Amino acid sequence: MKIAAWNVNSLKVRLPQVLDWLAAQQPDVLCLQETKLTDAQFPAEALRAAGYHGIFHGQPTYNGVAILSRVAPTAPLCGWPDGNDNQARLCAASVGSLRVVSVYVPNGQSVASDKYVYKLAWLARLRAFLADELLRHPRLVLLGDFNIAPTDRDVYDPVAWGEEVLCSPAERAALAALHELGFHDSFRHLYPEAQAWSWWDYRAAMFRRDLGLRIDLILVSTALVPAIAAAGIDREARRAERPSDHAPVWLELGDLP
DNA sequence: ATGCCGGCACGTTGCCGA
Repeated sequence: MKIAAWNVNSLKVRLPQVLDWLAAQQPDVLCLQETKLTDAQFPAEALRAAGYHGIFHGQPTYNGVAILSRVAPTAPLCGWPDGNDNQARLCAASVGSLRVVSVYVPNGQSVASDKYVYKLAWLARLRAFLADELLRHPRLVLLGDFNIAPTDRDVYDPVAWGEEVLCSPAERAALAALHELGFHDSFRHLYPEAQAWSWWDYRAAMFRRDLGLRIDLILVSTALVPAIAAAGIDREARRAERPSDHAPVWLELGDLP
């Protein structure tokens, strides 16, 4: 079972790359962030032709999340369950015995901005949602663009970044609160010491210089930890012509009893 | 120096991203 997440920074622009990646990597599930498409614009037919069902939740211009799956997903959730959903950043679905939650956590802009306050409130809301979701779905995968570098090890220059947005103590505490629910960072589980990035700024030749952050994560619930078999980040996708600024992150799960 | 790059929108510049 291979499950992946990719912030594509416009699915309209990146659809050919997504189709190529699906064909080459054959994931069972691919969660997309920043589709920047309305539901009416979502390329469901092209993805279906490639062998994938889709759950999608979008809006004009900004945000937008989706779950692509080889087997038909069930029990879809598009946006927060209470329906109060101004920004399309959350969707979920069941795939086989797994519950998959795809998130595009707000960026926060800077620690002094209203957007940062919104980000922390959004993360608190996510925690409450997940606490409830876990009651019904103990085998839960939570993945996507978290817009948080979990530790200094996930930052190319921790001194320069300091306590700026993506690295601030309050954001990391919000992520730690998810770990307290029983979520585990699958990449870190396999590679406690590794330094690897999932995002490189388009500017200042950051990819060429390999200066980035690891902010795209695949967290698994405690029940799934024994199934963690392999994980990685596909840097090759970031090398493409006209790439997203994020690389796909992926996780291979073995069979569970 | 707060821009660099890139996507988007009733576009020719401003906004947002991270």
